[in-house]
Amino acid sequence: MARRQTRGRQRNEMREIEKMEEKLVTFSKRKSGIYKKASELITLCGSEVGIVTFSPAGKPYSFSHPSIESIANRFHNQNPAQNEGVDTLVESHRRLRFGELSQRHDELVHQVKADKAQGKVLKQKTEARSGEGWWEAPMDGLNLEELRQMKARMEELRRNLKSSINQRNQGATSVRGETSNQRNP
Amino acid sequence: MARRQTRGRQRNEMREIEKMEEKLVTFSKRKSGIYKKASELITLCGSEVGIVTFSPAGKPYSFSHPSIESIANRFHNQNPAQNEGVDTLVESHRRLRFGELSQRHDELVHQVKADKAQGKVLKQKTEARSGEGWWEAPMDGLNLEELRQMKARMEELRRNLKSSINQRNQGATSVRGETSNQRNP
DNA sequence: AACTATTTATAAGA
DNA sequence: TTCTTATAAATAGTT
Repeated sequence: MARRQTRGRQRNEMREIEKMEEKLVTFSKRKSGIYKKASELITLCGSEVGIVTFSPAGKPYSFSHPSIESIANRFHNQNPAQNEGVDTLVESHRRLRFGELSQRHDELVHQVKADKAQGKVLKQKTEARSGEGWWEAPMDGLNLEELRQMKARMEELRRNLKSSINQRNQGATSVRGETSNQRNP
Repeated sequence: MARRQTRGRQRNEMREIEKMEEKLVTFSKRKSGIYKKASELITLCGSEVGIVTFSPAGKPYSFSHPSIESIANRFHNQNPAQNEGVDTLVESHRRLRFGELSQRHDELVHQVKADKAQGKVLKQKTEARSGEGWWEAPMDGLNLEELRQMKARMEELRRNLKSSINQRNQGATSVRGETSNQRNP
């Protein structure tokens, strides 16, 4: 038992990583971390969060809680005086299609999660699809409430199945094809 | 020494917080955390990140690495086939005023950071200004590279001046004046 | 992708 | 809101 398995987490000088490979690994890990944090913020606070990010390789990823409208409605009932402001925000959200896009992506994420949970692992399909353009991905079922509940359940599961969640998150949040092998023969 | 000052961080059932007050506190703390993570991702990986979020009270906050457009352009050159998707993202960014908002906000953030770094601490001014409407704040200099380097330096500083960073981040990242005084002549 | 020694984030408390 | 502190959680370097 004399030999430690790892040196543990090392302190890191906060500056740009040099090797592209390391960069991608770190990006992937940390992106997952941020998505998770965002999920938790959504669950705990009932707030809306949208994230867009580009990997060091230039690949786009996004995450967002669907439907800013639900919270807006709730808000309306409580603070009628501020309807104008909220409406503006909601409308912009719609116009932007940021909502559309990220929502679609989010659906994909959750779909993958669900499938993984069932041991179906349709990850490969997802990967193949991303080669053609990730926004082409289909929107599958699952409405807002179902998603939220699913998310909660996932979080609980996580406590018991420590390792499996990481895998799930990874497969789910990164739209795949992130390798620098942009060219695939 | 019998009496602990706090019970330390408690494990938390991942579900919506009931009391609005607690919700807001948690939202504020965790939003800061996410922004910090995003900053680190940007610094470490050189990637672009944009975040939009609405507090439980319906107030919008945003964070973004300056100019999603620059990376979008780079992206265009490499993957012309995906222009449509990227354009959509960029366009949404703009229309939703996410761009306007967050960019200007980001400028403020960095300005505050810069000033703090010089020991000038114009935080008070900033606060005063924010009372009138933070969007009135001037855009100061500092180009992209300078900002990035500054950020790295800040991270280092942080090790020594543990407490001051939080203050800085807080003051900077929360758009301030989060009261509902949305109207400002 | 899994594993842990550590560093970090944070829930409570003040 | 800000600071502190005990703990829960994220993650860098390995395997």
